[in-house]
Amino acid sequence: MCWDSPTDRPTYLQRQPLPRSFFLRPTLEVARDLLGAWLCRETAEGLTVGRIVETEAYGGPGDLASHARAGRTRRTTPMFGEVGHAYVYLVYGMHECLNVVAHGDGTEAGAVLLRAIEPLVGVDLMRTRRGRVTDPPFRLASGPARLCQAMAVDRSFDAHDLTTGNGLWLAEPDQPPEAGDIVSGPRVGVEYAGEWATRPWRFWLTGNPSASRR
DNA sequence: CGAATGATACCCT
DNA sequence: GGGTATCATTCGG
Repeated sequence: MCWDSPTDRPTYLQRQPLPRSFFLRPTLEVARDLLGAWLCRETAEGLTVGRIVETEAYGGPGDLASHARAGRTRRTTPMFGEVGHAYVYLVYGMHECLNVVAHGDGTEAGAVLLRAIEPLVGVDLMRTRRGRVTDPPFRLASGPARLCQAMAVDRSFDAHDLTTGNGLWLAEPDQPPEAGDIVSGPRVGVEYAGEWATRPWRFWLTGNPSASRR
């Protein structure tokens, strides 16, 4: 399914945002269960929606690959805050990355990095935002920084509540992926973290062209 | 393969 | 307070 007409918008507005309780679970479970869910963004320019196909779980201060390893700082405050909110940061001086705060009751911090979505709605708007008018859809939001650019997510969404359906939110999949289609492996770009870098805390839908390579 | 580009964390005075 | 190594990436050569 793929819609691009504004008249299809009510289809999406009927869909309930994922509730707070979805994110109040172990970070690894949330990272896995976010596969197939829809990331929705509404601006004056129009609606863009993508199906999540790749995620990574990041834990609290004990996880040496996590920004939370330094404890609660100005930057990582959202990771220690209420689950279901966004954690958006700047990396390499020019790229934004979007996380969803998620961890079990009583745990200190944790978040799920959204690494790739498969565009469903607003493909041309994503192309415009990316400045790559000829890109095939599967490439438009494959990679955490491309995803943010295609969905017009920047640091102004840091700590944004993703459960309200306002501007930027997550919605249930129309059909959850089958367990056999979910694969896990080491997280990307965290080699500095030693043994923590080898843990299979990255999840993706096998064979999905929007899921990043490696 | 390496440049781009700036916030952050951490060490030092 | 100030200097600086590092970085959950992307793109073009």
